[in-house]
Amino acid sequence: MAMVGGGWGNPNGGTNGLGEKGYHQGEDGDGSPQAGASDVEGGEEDRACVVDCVVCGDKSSGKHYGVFTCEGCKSFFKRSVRRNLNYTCRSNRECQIDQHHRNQCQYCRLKKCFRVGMRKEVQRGRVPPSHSGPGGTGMVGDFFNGQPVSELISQLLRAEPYPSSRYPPQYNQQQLQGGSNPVMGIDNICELAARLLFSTIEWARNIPYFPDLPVSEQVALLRLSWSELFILNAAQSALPLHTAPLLAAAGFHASPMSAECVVSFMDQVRVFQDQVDKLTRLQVDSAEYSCLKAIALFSPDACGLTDPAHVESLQEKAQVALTEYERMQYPSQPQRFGRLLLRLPALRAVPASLISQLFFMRLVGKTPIETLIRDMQLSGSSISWPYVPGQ
Amino acid sequence: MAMVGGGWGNPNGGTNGLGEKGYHQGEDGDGSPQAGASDVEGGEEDRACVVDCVVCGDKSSGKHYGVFTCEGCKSFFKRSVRRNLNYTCRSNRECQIDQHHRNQCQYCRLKKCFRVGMRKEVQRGRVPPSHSGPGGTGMVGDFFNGQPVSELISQLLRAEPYPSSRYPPQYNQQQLQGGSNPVMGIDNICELAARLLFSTIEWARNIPYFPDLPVSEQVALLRLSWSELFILNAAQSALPLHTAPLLAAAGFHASPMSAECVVSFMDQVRVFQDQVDKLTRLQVDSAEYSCLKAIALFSPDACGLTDPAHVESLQEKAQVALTEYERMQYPSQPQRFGRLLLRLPALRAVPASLISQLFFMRLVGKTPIETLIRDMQLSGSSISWPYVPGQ
DNA sequence: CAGCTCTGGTCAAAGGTCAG
DNA sequence: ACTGACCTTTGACCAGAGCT
Repeated sequence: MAMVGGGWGNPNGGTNGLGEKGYHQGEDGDGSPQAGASDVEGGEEDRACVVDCVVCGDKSSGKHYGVFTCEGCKSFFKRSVRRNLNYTCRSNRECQIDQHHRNQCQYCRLKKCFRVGMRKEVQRGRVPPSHSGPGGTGMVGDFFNGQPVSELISQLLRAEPYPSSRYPPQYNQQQLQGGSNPVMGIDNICELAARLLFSTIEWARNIPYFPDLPVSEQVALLRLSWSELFILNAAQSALPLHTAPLLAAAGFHASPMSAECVVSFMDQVRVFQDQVDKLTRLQVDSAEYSCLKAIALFSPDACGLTDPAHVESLQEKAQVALTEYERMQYPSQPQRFGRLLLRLPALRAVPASLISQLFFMRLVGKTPIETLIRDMQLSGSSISWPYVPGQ
Repeated sequence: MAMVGGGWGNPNGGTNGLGEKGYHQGEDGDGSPQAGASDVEGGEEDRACVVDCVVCGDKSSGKHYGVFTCEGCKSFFKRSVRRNLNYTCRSNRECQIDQHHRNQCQYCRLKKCFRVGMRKEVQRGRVPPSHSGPGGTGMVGDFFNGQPVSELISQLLRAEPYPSSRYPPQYNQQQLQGGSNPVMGIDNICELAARLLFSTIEWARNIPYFPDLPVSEQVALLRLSWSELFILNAAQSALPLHTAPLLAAAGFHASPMSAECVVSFMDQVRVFQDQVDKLTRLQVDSAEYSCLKAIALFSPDACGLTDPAHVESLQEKAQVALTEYERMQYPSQPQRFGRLLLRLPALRAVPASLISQLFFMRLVGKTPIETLIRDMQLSGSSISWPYVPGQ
């Protein structure tokens, strides 16, 4: 446990105060002549000659993402780019951005960030001071206007529901403990699973190309791939899985099985968990999950497709985007792309009926899961709990 | 003008512009900056012997704490050791450390630092250049398995039975005519199929690594993959497939089915044919078929494996060999590798029972196909026709 | 002393947190 | 649920020690 805290478990809690970075910056920086500034800097608070934030005019705290900005614009830009957010302007995309109005319109604020030259090039550590300024074609040799991933991937990521909307964070904590501490009731798990399934459908409705397909095609694709998508989502969002056997046990209560049947059932549960474990161990990142899900969804092998070739071309787009992404992000793991794709046969081999029985039996009872999916797909709004199938 | 200087006490204040980061240390301690810039610009002086950072693969800036590392890993190691920091891994302590992801997990980064031989023993001053560091150098060659990839492929190809040994050439002719000319009797087709299955087993017994596995593992692998291998072989050797419906019809004769059952059966037959068609249309070459078969065979998802990790490493060899091959042979089709791998989920989705019913019902009757396979595997010689299962 | 390698140190700018 | 003040960590670059 220790710190938990956050991304970077801070080892010694409150390092602050810990001398470390001694003062000393001050001692007249020899070198550069015009450094004369430094001696001026006797330590008076008001640094008169500070450059203001080029986005909003607030006091800047130094260069961030290539230009002088304030802490606010820095954080705003970071969040927007990192989560691939896209905003809309309620006005005519000409909102003035200044210190007092910067929060009125996210669209125009982000637009201005880009216009003044903010770039998300990941630049850890100190940056060479010689950098060319703002508007100045920084173009640190990168190709993209804004983002380092392909357009398709960023669209896929944007369709991804924000994790916390899936289920409350404390569930994640539990998972980390790995305990056999079944604080979460079975109903909760089932509801979680339902939410996960729903967010899967929602995701599909929001990714490129899918909504443009005829509904019959959409249904055909989801019918084949929903369970694969569910497993991918379960792994991605760390669905508390130690509870799966629990569920199974609960299932047994509801409808007694022969001993033989129980054994085979538990075997299948293990298969499911194995798949999730393997994905976890691969440390698949969000972009990769998105591509894998798109690849699984756009399967030209689905039954009843009227135009499999088109679906295949969509699958190929996702596949190519992933190839590209791997080359950029994991250049030292040339085998990673293959590893990822080779998870898919195994996913398809997990019977959908198992998933359905494990997580959705209590929810839908005897209603075929396909009906549930179609309902979700058509309704477009969250299902109510408990679920009553539409006529 | 003004610029900077102030608030953030930038020692070399406004050097920007001319300072121009000298690449690499030293040159021109203070002297004329622009001179430095110019010679840097020459840039040619790159020592051929530059070694990459053995921790993360980034460019190294020389030896640090005993091994070649980049500035980042050097600083990270220094801080960690100096302040005696303890990190924790939020995953399973197997995080990949590369240039892009080295900041993802401090625990695993530090672990790798130690593993490659970084030591905090201070090493002042210059060290004789010829001297090789402790534990370190070389040997860190990550996943570049010793043998050249093409070697694996050529071994796989060598294991491939000579096509004509499968079945007489005139059968191929037929297939090419595409006619509805059923010169080939059902018994012939079944015999062909049996021969194909046998050659599949034979192939497995001859490829690298497989024979070295314990027999129980061999059985487990073949039990999962035999039908996938069969389909791949059927496509590769152009088994006359227009006759499959014929066979199905024959099957109906033997044991009458309900109309509903017939429909679903024919559906599955179509699935099988679709798969073969798709492979045919991809124009997979022999090397690719070999790799695909090896990948399908070495599936770490097989049930009952005692050492899935080892099987996975074998699968990975095949996968990497195929990647390599594609890059060399089909450089203009960067999407081809993904296309090929994405045939595998569909193959796994074709029920083995279908293949068994289609092609082997007449051969083995009620004997489980697994028994047939094990017999083939153990006997090592062609089965007799008609087949009588060994007790 | 020149020239080299490796060490420790510096600090702008990246990252993260969490009341408000 | 976003914002941004405040904090920690990173890593490119520098000065300097010690060897040849």
